[in-house]
Amino acid sequence: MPATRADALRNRETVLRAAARLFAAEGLEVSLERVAQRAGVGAGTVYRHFPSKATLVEAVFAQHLDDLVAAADRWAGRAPAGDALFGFLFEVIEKSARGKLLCDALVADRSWPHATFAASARRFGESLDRLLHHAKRVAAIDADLTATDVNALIAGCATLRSAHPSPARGTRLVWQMLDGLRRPGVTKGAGLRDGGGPRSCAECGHPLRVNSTGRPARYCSPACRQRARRRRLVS
Amino acid sequence: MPATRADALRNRETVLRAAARLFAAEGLEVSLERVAQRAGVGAGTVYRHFPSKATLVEAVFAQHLDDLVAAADRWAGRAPAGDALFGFLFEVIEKSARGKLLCDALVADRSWPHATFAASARRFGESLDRLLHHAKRVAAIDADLTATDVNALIAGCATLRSAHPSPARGTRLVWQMLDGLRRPGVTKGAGLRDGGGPRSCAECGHPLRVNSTGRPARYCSPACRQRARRRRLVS
Amino acid sequence: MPATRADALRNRETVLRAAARLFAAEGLEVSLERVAQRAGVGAGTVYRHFPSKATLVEAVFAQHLDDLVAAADRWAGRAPAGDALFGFLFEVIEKSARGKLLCDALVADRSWPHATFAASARRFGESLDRLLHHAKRVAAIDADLTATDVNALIAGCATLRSAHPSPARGTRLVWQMLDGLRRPGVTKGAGLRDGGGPRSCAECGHPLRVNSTGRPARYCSPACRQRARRRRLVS
Amino acid sequence: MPATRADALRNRETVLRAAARLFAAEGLEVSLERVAQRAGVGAGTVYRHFPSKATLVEAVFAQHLDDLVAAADRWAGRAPAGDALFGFLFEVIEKSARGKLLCDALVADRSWPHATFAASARRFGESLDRLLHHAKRVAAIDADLTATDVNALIAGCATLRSAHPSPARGTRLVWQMLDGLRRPGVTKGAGLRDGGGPRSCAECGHPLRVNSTGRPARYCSPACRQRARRRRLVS
DNA sequence: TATGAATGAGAATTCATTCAT
DNA sequence: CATGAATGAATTCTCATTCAT
Repeated sequence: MPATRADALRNRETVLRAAARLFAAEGLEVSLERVAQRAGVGAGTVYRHFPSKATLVEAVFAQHLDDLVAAADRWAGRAPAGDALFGFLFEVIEKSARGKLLCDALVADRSWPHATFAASARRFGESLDRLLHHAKRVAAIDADLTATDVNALIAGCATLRSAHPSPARGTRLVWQMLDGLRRPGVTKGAGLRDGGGPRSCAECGHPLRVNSTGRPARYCSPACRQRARRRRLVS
Repeated sequence: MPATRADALRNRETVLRAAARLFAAEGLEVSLERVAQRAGVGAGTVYRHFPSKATLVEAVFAQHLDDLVAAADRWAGRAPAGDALFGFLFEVIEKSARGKLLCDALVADRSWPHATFAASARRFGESLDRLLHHAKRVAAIDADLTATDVNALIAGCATLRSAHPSPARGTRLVWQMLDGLRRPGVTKGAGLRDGGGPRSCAECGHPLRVNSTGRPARYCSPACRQRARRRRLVS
Repeated sequence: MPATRADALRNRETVLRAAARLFAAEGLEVSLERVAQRAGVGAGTVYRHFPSKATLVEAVFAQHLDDLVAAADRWAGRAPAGDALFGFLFEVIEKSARGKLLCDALVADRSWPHATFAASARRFGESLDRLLHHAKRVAAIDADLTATDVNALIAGCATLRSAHPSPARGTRLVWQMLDGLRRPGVTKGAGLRDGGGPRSCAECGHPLRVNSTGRPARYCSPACRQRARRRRLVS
Repeated sequence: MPATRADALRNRETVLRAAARLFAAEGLEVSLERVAQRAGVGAGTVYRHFPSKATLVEAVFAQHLDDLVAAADRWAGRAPAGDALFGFLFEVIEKSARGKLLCDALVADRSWPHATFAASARRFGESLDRLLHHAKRVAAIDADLTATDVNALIAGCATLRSAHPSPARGTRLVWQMLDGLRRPGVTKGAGLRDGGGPRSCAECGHPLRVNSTGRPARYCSPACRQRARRRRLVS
């Protein structure tokens, strides 16, 4: 088991990566022949690792969810809890928007009977629940917002993001949408937009790093500052 | 030839309807054989009217856009202008969410070179622009919201709507998202939610019919009233 | 329905014949591509008429059984009843031995759930039962011989027949085997072998036509007479 | 090299046994991967011992023939010679019927060019010839029955045996068939069935052990006695 | 003109065989 | 030497498109 496994595992990873890229770029209907070609292996090798196309799709979805779980854990410790949740949501959306088919991974919970995927989906659900729980404790969001809601929201925002021809503008709209979730009197009022100075980029809405000294930043990056300037000149 | 043309037109319509239903229900990959069967005609007849599958898909998309244009014209006259826009958006989203593939019609502007579709897409864009223009005049939405933005928004909201297992809850979330578009101090404050009594269903957010007499309605339907009551009892 | 059907039916027959020949000659594992080539049609055409390979195999089996039913009906009227049965068995065996896979058609009764085959198998069973019934009435065979027994016997004799490198010798052995079925005191004793002159070919065992006048024939054909002569010369 | 050879030989045997079982149970089309799995070795090991699938099939066939040769030698000494032949035939048929593909081993003489198989086939032919020779000397069978005939007979009877849904009934029919081979006036009359008490089971036809004392047995086993009783009660 | 049969390129999948570890 | 991963040709089946009736 230890000897050849290194090789095989490397191959498995290669195939998985190739499949993820092709699925994201061209949809689930790409032929496995092309996946194999892109991965630089024979068709049989793909089937050795993934006994059917459904298995491969499942593995790609599971991999995506696992990435998201890792992201959730990274955000989990941050404070305030509301910002942790929204930062996580934003990252999920950006990652899922790359290939809109990956949203299906979030939505299709029940219909996937396979073990690998189910485990990943469960883990993702738990991570999300934890973030939601904390956000509710600080009243950053409505108490009745469920993980199911958030899954649908992510799918919707990812679609919006990828449907918009301008990535920056799409991102901006996504933030505006997500703002609709915040508890009116609490986070939204005091938080990212209105009072106390903006804590999110005025151009793309991305959360800003808070500097304790100096003048608070208005934009998350020079790129956004430039874009805003162009916009002002045009109008 | 006028005699046969009536026949042929009827056939064309039949095929188009069958295709629209099947595409919405099962996706664009249904075979033309099944479309023909569902329409009750032979495969050859489908090809007589739509020389390729792409043409048929295009026609279905165009038809969908034309329906939306009709809806836009229906809402165009309503006042206030903000409500007209949001009512229209809601209708579009609901219609597009039935078969999520129809969102593609809104998004795929550039890649469809065919004349029929392009014309429908242009008409849809014009109708949307008109509604946006009026809404901006009464400051219901930000001045920098473009038709492109709205197209992406519709796609996103339709996805959210169809991704949520509960239609009512999905609709609710969509309204919450759309609210994020309203100009803070203006429509949102005075309009659908806070002061002056609700003009949208307190449960699902759907716009309410305004009755000039009697006590203003809180819910759009008995179903929503019941749902709200259940929610109160639970909490 | 009447117009194109002639063509399609002809094609169906062509495919069926080609499949029957190839299956008999090379076994069930011939590819459908080759069947199509042999029939002179495209692969898709085979699938239009027989939606899966199993269906095609079934159709070939059913066709074989139907041929056998026709043979049974031809023999049914003959007298004496014992000769009718044995003549039929001989014909079945000869026909089934051409491609030994066709024996499976007789044996696989229960495992084939498809309607076409089941109907043919039932018809074959009924024809066989009728012949058995009459043969038992004249005590040509044991009363406890069932149709199931006979099916297995046919399969066995057909295998024997096709396994023997010499067709004539194989046929001879088959007759010897079948003779084992005859009721000792009745048909066998008085009939084909010992007393009263042979009623079956002394070389290959095939039943002889009975001529009411002239010297009774010893061989069924000049070929057999010649073979017997050669055998005498050798020994 | 003697050290490793023991290992290798054991592996060869393991693979051969696994292949024999799988071929008998599921046919020659089982994949070599499954053979390897069943044998508990890697696919490469199978190929080390049997350079191609045909070689493996040949080895299984040869092994089967060698088993039969051993059986023939066991029967060879028995008297009377006729019973030795028929006892041997019965054993061969039972063994070959377990997996009907093994009959092919008997029939496919000419088409197998490989040395191993050819040697086994020759040995089998010689053993069979010896039994036939002795049986002819006591006039138990016709003088013109050849080894080729017997090969075909075995194949036929094995097919009959395995084609019959009831093993007992199939065995019975096989004995009835084999009886057709006996020289009328000699063995059959005096031998297994009619005079002097039966020397074969009255139910299944299996040869009975001859006890020099006590009442001669009518059935080969309690199972057959019970079956016969049931049959009597029914009729 | 409508029909539905025919076509054949391509997709998923299997498996005998080879080869790197 | 054993292992089991890699290979790729072959097989079953589908479907967009064409064409005879």
